[in-house]
Amino acid sequence: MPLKEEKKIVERSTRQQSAILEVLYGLDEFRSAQEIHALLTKKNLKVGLATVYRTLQKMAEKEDIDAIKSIEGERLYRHCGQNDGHHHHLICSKCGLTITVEGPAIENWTDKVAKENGFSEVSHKVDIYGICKNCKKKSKP
Amino acid sequence: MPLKEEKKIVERSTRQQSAILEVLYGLDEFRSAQEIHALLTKKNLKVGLATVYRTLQKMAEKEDIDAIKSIEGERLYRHCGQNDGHHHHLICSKCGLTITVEGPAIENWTDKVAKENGFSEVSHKVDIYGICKNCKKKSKP
DNA sequence: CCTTTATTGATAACGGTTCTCAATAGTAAC
DNA sequence: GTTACTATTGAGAACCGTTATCAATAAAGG
Ligand SMILES: [Mn+2]
Ligand SMILES: [Mn+2]
Ligand SMILES: [Zn+2]
Ligand SMILES: [Zn+2]
Repeated sequence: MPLKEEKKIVERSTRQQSAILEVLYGLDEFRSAQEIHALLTKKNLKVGLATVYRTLQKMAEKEDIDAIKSIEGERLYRHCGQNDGHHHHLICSKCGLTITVEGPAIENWTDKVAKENGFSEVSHKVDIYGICKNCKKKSKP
Repeated sequence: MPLKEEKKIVERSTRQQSAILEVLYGLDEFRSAQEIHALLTKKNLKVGLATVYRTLQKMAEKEDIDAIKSIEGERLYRHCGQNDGHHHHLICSKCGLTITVEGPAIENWTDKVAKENGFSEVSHKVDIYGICKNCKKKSKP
């Protein structure tokens, strides 16, 4: 039995992490790491870009925030509020407005399709892109 | 009226394009541009990497082949055979085996969700990932 | 053939993301 | 408060898939 007890430190909370969370809470659309870094800078919250990348990734892993890939393949993050469970997104490709949606319909469908084909441990990611009412209006003057 | 007739050349078929198609026809899973380039090399079909990227992209635009993004964000291509219309994929994340699936269920659901929220010009991409029967068997010895 | 110009390919450039590693700063123990 | 430990940070390099460059090549049509 060693004199030194085993260490128990698991996690440390830092100024940078709170800053990133603060920005996330103020968003109602998905944003990239770089955009979030820019928003931090604008708020005079100095956080290194690498830290932003790392922190967002970690938060997404823990499912504290949501992550999606834009059409162009960029990773985007958002804190989807109230909602703690499995859900999907309806995203305006013009302004980024994001609406959280859920429905047993696709859940059932994907499960059925997977089962019919002998697949197990299935996961899916369904995000719908379109033009929101507002943006539609703007483009037709 | 000009002396020179207007040119009508739209497209030229090349050795490289046929080579790429040849490889595509031999696949039953999605492959990246780099993988396809490697397969070409293995077959002693010399095609530049840039050409592979360009050609796959062009074919995907014309919807002659299918394109998806892997979980890691890499662009993958496949010739999905017989099927010319809108469809989805059930993909084994172990071996890449890909099964083409369709169903009005999600089509209706996405349309409904979009309409309910005032979105127009909606598009969706639904790919389901899981473990196929074969790979499941292998992992349980 | 000859002309026109789409296509190719080696390579550089690009953009998002991850890695490196020394400096910084939470945390628990003293 | 001080100390010891080490998670976390940050500036920049490295990475990796992809796209842009641009001179050389080679289809298509006459
Ligand atoms: Mn779902
Ligand atoms: Mn569909
Ligand atoms: Zn919008
Ligand atoms: Zn499999």
